[in-house]
Amino acid sequence: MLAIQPKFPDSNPTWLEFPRTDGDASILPTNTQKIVDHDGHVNFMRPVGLDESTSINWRVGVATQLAKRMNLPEGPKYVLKTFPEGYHMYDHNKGPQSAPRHDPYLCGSVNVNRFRSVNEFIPHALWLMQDATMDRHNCECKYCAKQPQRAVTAALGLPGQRSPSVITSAPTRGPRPPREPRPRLTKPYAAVRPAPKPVKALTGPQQFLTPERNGDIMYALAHGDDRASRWFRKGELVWCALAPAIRGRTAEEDIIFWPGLVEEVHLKTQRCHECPRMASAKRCSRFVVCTRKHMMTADETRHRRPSTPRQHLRRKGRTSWKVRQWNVYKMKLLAVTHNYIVTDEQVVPYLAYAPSGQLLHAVTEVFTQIMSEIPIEEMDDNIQKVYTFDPLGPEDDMDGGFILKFRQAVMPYTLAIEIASNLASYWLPTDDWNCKFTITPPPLPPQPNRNRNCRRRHNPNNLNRHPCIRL
DNA sequence: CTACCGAACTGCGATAGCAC
DNA sequence: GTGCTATCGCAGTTCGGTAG
Repeated sequence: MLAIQPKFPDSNPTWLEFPRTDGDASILPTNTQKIVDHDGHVNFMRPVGLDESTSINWRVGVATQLAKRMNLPEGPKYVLKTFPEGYHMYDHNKGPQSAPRHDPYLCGSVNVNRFRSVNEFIPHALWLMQDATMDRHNCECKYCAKQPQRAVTAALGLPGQRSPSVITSAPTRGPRPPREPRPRLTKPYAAVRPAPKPVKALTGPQQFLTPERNGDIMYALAHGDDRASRWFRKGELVWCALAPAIRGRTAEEDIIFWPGLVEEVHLKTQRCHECPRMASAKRCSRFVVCTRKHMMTADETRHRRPSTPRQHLRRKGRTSWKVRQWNVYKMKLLAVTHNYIVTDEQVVPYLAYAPSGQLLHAVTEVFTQIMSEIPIEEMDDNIQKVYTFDPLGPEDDMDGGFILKFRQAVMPYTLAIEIASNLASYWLPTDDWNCKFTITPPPLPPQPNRNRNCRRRHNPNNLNRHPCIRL
């Protein structure tokens, strides 16, 4: 203990001292003189004494949390004796001289420019207290860890609420001037409600579509190749086909689709090779995954030396493989904690499907039955079971196991449909977007008989080949 | 005594400006 | 372009005064 103790309102506090510091007094602010400019404004850093209210708030707030995290015995009132060596607290005064804005800052750290609040400083103080290596990577403060303060506060369980001021020995602000007594209202009284603040308009995306994506779509449309198109966006609400479906009493009561949100989209690419054996036997449109073995010529087969794709291309003059692409969606199934990986064929737009009347009737029936059986006090526990249900989990081996699974599915399915229907009110297929493209007509085959009347057959599939389509 | 009001206080995110 | 700093602004909380 020092011979001269810092002033503190509590009669017998337990002082905490920092065993080390990352402070350096030479970097403290120098604009500490109050200078009033020609507009009557000030802008200076007023040094705050250890016994001022702001300083005491910090010393108590930090020390309390340090004591808790360092497992010090409960009971005593812990207070920082001083800030770390080289640190000092300042009150930034800015604005009109009569009523400047006050921002308290703890300055002096060589690692952090300044701390603006108790919660900002607590993790750094803990690091100074505990980490003898002084390795900054071990510090969890927002500046060293480069995290938002909210994340730090939540991770460390710091007090989120603003604490009221402790007893002040030297208030940073003067006492409030007594208020003017309110004038007595003479009836009748008519109040005018102030106009509500205008609602802030949400800013939408600045770019509807990347040029690359636009180019891909143009190419796919022009070449009639829509297989690689991605039909669903991240975050979009869709129905996922369950494989296998959750069986009900009849086929009409099967739960075939479960609502979900597209969490991730991955483009899968596979090189496919036109199998020479298939091609020679019969012209076949099937392609198989290209392996080195498939790329062997007859000569190579004898000598067992496969050619590289480049050599193969050079020899043949053209590629004998194709690239197949498709999308894989990672779906977040609603109302349950499970994710589900599906391909394009297993996803249906939300507006393209609705559960049948029979299914909804069966679900309602079972739901009502379940709700009547569960005691109210067990409902919270039951909700936990809802989240953990796996729509793709196996049926029970026992007789009628599928009925048991259907029964387990009813509550999460009901919840999922409810969530989906709420989400659907915010659902939008796409932003307004004009799609314009030009199709180069393929060269006409030689006409065997020019005199024959050529009548164009109407093909509804060609409707979307119109050179200007608004999607 | 209680409800209400509004100023003061507090914490922290957002952002402009600057240096590199 | 990126990262840092200084500053601003907003929202939530606290607290003292007043009316009923």
